[in-house]
Amino acid sequence: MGLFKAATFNVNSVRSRLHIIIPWLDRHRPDILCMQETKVEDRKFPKDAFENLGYRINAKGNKQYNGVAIASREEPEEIRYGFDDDGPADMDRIMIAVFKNLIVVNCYVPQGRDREDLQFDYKLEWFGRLRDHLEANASAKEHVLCLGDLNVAREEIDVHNPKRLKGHVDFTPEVWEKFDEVLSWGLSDIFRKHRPGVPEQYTFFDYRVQKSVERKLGWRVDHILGTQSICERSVESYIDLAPRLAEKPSDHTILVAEFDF
DNA sequence: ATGGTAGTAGAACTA
Repeated sequence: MGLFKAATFNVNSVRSRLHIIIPWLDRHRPDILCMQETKVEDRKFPKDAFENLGYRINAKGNKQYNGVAIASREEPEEIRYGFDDDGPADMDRIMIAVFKNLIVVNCYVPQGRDREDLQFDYKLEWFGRLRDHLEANASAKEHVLCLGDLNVAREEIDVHNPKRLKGHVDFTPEVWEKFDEVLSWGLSDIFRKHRPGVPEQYTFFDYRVQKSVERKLGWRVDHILGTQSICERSVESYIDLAPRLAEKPSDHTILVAEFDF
């Protein structure tokens, strides 16, 4: 199979980000690009721009919020949107793409708003549902990538000011506990395998903070997690800050992992 | 300090 490159990007509207996404794809040629917060109805998804570069698009979204999509060079054998438990399906937050030798789980985890908000409880439940969904749709013995905007920074080095930010919905023990339950299904953080202990490696920078990238005022909340068999085959993982430094950026940037199968 | 910005909207909500 050779070198395989996977990327994840919370685009914050795919239509408003084409000027960044399309040139990036053309230059980096990942095998898959998982997107979150596409903020577009399926019939209005700008598929042509991707197809012109030789990518297939599978996507589910709606007008204003959420939305997930996978651009891939190979057409997946199967696509499954949403959960199939008793809760809300959240088809615009989670999708699974089954490839020949790989299962890709693209997630946009609920942010949670505030620890006092019902949305925060929903977020905590969501991690449990994700774990059940992994269990039902994959085996930890397979090549599985679970990636996306997971809305959790797991370690102190994953946020710029851990003392002040502790208690934020993306950086708080209740979330860490639930996130760890997902990891314990059989996933590990592929980025950290390649950058152990390295601080100031962020994938999200708030629009409201001036010069946030230059001042390193970010968060590492986007992740590429993998099962043991695929982690063993990962050869590199990095955060590309260029998309966040471009004109009209998303507030997130692109995380990449490379594998040698 | 309780802002600050951006997207989708075409007012307020989400992040």
